[in-house]
Amino acid sequence: MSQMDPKDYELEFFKNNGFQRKQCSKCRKFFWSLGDSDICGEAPCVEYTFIGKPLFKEKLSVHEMRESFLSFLERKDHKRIARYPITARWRDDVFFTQASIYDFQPWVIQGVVEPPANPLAISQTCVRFNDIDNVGKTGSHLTMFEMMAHHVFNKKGKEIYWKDRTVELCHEFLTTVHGLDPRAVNYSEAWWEGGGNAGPCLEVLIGGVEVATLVFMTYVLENGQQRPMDIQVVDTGYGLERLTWMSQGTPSAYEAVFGDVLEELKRLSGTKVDPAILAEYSKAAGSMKIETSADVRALKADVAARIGMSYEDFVKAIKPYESMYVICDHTRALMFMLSDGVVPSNVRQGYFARLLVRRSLREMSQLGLENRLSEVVARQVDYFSNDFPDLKENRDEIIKLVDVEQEKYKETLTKGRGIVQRLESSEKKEHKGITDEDLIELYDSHGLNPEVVAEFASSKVKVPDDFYKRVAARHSKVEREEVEPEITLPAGLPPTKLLFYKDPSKYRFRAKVLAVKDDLVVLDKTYFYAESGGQESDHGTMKEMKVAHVDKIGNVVVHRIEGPMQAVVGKQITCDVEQGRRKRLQKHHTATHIINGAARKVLGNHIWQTGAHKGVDLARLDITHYADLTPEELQRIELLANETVLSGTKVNSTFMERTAAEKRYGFRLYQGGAVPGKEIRVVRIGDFDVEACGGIHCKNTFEVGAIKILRTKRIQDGVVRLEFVSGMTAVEQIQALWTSVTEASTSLNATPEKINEAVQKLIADRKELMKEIEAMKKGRVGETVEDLVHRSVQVAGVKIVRHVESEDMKHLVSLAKELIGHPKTVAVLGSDEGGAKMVIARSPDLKVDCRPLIKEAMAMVKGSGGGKPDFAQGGGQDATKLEAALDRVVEMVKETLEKE
RNA sequence: GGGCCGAUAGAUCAGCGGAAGAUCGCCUGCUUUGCAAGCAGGAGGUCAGGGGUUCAAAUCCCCUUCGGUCCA
Repeated sequence: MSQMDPKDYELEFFKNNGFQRKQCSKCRKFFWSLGDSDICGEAPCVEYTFIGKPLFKEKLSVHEMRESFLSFLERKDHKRIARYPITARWRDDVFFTQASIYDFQPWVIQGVVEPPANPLAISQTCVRFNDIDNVGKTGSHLTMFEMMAHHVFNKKGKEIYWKDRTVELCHEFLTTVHGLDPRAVNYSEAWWEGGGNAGPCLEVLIGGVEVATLVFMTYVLENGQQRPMDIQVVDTGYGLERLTWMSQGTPSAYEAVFGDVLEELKRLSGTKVDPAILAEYSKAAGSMKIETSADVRALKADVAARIGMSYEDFVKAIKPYESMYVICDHTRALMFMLSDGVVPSNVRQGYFARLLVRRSLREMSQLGLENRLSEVVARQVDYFSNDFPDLKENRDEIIKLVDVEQEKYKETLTKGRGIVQRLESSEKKEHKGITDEDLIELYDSHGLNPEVVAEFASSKVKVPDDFYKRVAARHSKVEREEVEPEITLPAGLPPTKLLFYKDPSKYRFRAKVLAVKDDLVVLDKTYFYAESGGQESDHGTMKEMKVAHVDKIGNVVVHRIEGPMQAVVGKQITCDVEQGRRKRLQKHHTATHIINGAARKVLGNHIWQTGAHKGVDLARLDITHYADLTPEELQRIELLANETVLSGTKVNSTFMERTAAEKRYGFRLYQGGAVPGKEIRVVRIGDFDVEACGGIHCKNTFEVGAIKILRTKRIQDGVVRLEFVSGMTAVEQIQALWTSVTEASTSLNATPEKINEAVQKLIADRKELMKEIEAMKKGRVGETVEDLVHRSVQVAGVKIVRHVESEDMKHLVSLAKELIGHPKTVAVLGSDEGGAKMVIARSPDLKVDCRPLIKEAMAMVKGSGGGKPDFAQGGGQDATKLEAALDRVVEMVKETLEKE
C-alpha cells in the first residue's frame, strides 16, 4: 500500500462536516468518522450489529432499495441507464460482467468512445463464481448480485465531480434517504487496483459490513509504473443485497433478498427446522466474517457445541436451509444469464450456466424436489420481472433452457450410474471397491462428484480430504501466452474520417496521406471499410499500389499495401475501392442479419449471435441454441430468410443516440457484441431484425438476391454454426452443386430426383455381392478340405495336411479351422501371397504345441509368429523359403508324434 | 482456450495384438384362448475416418472428425 498518500483522503467534505480521521485499534487502517469508536467498523474488527435491529428507518425489498437509489441519483442530476447484459459480450478478456465499471471498459475509460451518459446511475447485474462454494453457508455470499453505482467520467476541462461530491452523495443517500445515524458510518482509506487502473478509494462501512466502495480511478498501470489517466473516473459500487439486508436486519442476506422465492421453496419442500437451532446458527453465521470452507466448519462446530448437539446432527438439521439458499442464489443468477443469451454448454460462459443448473439440481434432490427446477426459476422470473421486463419477455425461453439442461444432467447421471456399477463389478475381483483415483476420474471425466458416486455405489465410498485439490492438480499446466505483435503508430494521429457511412456507394476518392509506417498507410479520410464486426476489409488500389487489407487501430484506419510503397506523407492521392468484393461482402453482411432474425423467429428468443464472419465466398453465423438443427428447422429458416429478401424491405442504417436506441430496441441490439458509445449505428431491417452494427449493408433486402444455407454444424454444446452464401455466390454454389448431382445421376443412369434411390440400391447390391463372394469362398474351402484330408500323410495315426496356395490369411485360417474339425489332424498351411504366410493348427484331441513350430518356421522366412497351442499363425518376407519352412514343420510334427 | 475420458450390432456395453462378442431390442417358427413370458432358429458390424508400427491391429502409436466431462 505504498501508493497510499494520506492527502488523497483529506476531503473538504470530511473537514466541513466535522469528520475525524482515526486509526483502527485492531487492523490499523485509517478511517473517517463522526462517531466515537476507534474501530474501523468492518468484520472481523467488529461483529455485525444490525441483525435483528435494522439500521435504516424502513425495511425495503431489493426492488424498493434499487429504486430508492436510482431515483435519488436522478434527483441529483444523474441519468439512469439500463443494466448491461450479464455476459460481457463487448469484451474478450472476461466472460461475465462482474462490476458496473465493466460496462465502460475498456473504450469509455480509455476515452475512445463517449459514455452513454455523464454522470450516470445504474444497477448492474453481476456474477462472480470465485466463492461459489460458500454460497448458502455463510449467510452473505452470492454468485449473483446487483452493483448499484454512480459513475462520472471527468475529462480535462470538463470535470463534473470528484471525491467530495461522491462522498456527499453517498452520505446523503445513507443518512437522509434511509435515516442512518450519521455516526454509524465509517469511510475507511484504501487503495484499489483492477483492469490495469488504480486509485485511492473509500470503503463505506456500516454495522460491520462494507456496503459500498467509492473508487477514484486515477492511474493507468503500465509495466509496474503509474501514469495519470486521461479521464478520471468515479467508480462507485453499492451492494444492493447488503443494503437490503441491512434495512431488514434478517439473520442472513438470503432471507432479505429472496423473499417470495424462498417462501415458495419452504412451502414446496415442507422444510421444518427447529426455529431455535436456525436462529442460533443464523445469528452466529451473520455475525462472523466467513471466507473459507474451514471457517464454515469451525462455525458449525462452534454453534453445535453451544446448543448441545453433535456436529453431525447439527449439520443434518440445517442442511435443508443451506440447500434452499443455494437454490435461490443459483436460480437467480441462472435466470439473468439465460435471459441475456447464455445457453448452457460445456465451454465458456455456458459452462457456468451448466454448473449452476447441476448444483441447483443436486440441492433440489436433497429437498426431495426432483425435476422441478424450472418451477423455481419461473418463480424468480415473476419476482424480478417488474423491474426487468426482459425477463418476462424471455420467460418461456428461460424455462425451456432449464428443462433441456435438466434432461442433459439426467443423461449424465444415467450414464454415470452404469459406469460406477461396471467399475465396481470389474474391480470386485480384486476386492478394492472404488479407489481415490476412480473418484477423481469419475468427477473429472464423467461429471460425477463424490456424493453422487457414493449414492450410486453399492460399496462404501470414502472421499479423500484433498479431493478437489487433487482434481485441481490434474489441471495444473503452464499457461502459454501468445503475444500478438502490436502495431505502434506515430503518436498524435487524428481519428480517420469514416466516409463509407456517408456514402457506401462511393468507390473512388482522393485523400491526404497522414502517415506511412512500414507497409501501412494512414489517410485523413477513407472509403475503405476496415475489417470489423466479422466483415472482411475492402481491397482496392491507391495510385498504383495494391491495398491488401484494411484495419482499424483505435480510431485510426490503416491500409496495408502489398508491393512497393509509393505513398508520400502530405500528398493527396487517388484511391479506388474494389467494387465487386465490397458488393459481395455487403450482401453477405445483410444476409447474416436476415439469417439471424430468421433463426430467432424460428427457434426462439434465446438465439443470439455468438460469432460471425462475412467473407467474399462464404458467410457464417454462430448462434446460441441447445440442440442440433433439424432439417425442417433449417428449411424454415432458409425459407423465411428468402421471403424476407424477396419482400424488398428497406435496410435502415442510422446513427442513434445510444440510450434512445436501447430504449426503443432493447439490448437485443448487441448481437455482435455491445458497441459502447454515445451514438451507435443501428441497422434495422423493417421489423425483422435490428442490430447495432458498424458494417456496410445493402439498402434493400432484395439486393441480397438469394440466400442458400450450405451446411450447419454444432461447434460446441450450445452453439450452432450456419454457413451460407448469398447473391451471385449463392447462384454459383447452386450451380456447382447441381453439376455434381447431374454428373452423379448420369453415372448412375438415374434422374437427379431419384439419385438417392439409385445410390441406396447400389449399396444394397454391393452388400449382397460381398456376401455371395464370402459364401462361395467358404464353399470352396469345404470342397478342398475333403480332398486335402484324403491326401494327407499319416504318422502314428495322425493326419498331417501340408498344403500351399496363393490366398490371403483369412482363407488359410478358415481352411485350417475346417481341417482340424477332423479328429487327429494337424494342418500345416502356407501361402506366398504378399510374402510368406503360414498357419499351423491341430485338432483338440492332440497335444502338439504349435507355437514353437511356427516360431522356428517363420525364422526361416525372416518373420515371426505366434498364437495359441492349438492354433498358430505367422508370416515373413521371404516367400522363396516357404516350401522349406513347411517341410521343416512337417518334419518336426512327425518327430514329436513319433516320440509319443 | 486448456486438461482428461470416450467412439465396436438399432440401444447399452465387453473384448484391448492372433478368424468380431454379450445383454436388451428386431425378425421367423413353436408354445398360449389372448397378453406378458418361455423355447428354437435368424437377420443385423467399412470395430468413427486417415496414416504408421507388426508376420498379424477393433486392440499399440500419430493425425483428423465427432461426443462427454472438468477447469479457466
